[in-house]
Amino acid sequence: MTPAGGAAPILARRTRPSAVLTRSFYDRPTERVARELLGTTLECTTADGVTRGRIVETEAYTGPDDPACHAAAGRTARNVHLFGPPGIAYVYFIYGMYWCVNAVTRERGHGSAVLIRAVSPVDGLDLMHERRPRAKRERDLTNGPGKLCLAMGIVGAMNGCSLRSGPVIVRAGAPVPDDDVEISPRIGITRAVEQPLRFYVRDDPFVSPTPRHFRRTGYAAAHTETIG
DNA sequence: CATTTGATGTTCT
DNA sequence: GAACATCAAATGC
Repeated sequence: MTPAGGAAPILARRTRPSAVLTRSFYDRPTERVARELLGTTLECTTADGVTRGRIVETEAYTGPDDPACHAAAGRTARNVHLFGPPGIAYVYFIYGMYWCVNAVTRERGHGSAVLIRAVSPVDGLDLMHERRPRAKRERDLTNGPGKLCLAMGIVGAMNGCSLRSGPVIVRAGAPVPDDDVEISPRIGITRAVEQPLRFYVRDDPFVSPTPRHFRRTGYAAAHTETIG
């Protein structure tokens, strides 16, 4: 017996794993996967419950030839799962305090991934507020890579786990049309600072603060060859 | 809203 | 020792 207003509404939101994780994942450019992850649902299950959010901001870290990618330093104890098979989580600890979560792309051994930088909360809002008691505004819950991991309970123990089977799962969502996607340089890095590898949903309040000097580029405008 | 600064600790040089 | 894919608080608009 499920009481009205119980777990049923949460379960009803579950969908299949995102097709982004099941299509030709091995040789697709990481920046393309980053763009396609916009609109999908990030889910995390812990002993405290389930949280879900719509991915609204990502960054591509393309591999050993990308100076800003952790793979550029070669394989280390910290980044082993970055070199794992596509479709697993690469979770790392940064600035002594925060976790960040990536979706690994490309073939095993390549070392590329998509950083999830922001989500728009969908389920488990009460739990997110409990975990982030200092968030004053709603958007402060999840408008950054460290914040969303705190709100959703994503931690280093989840490093290397499959994004199809959990505890962190990427599920299908309504695709974001090209006209609603913008591109900018990546945030908070000191190498390869000009590369247009950050993707986000235009005007979404949960996108992390964007420096004014990051000139925004429409995804559709940047791919005019597809328009003709 | 923009800018500045301190916190915190692991990783790598 | 320095760097680090960050955040929150404090300050000045």
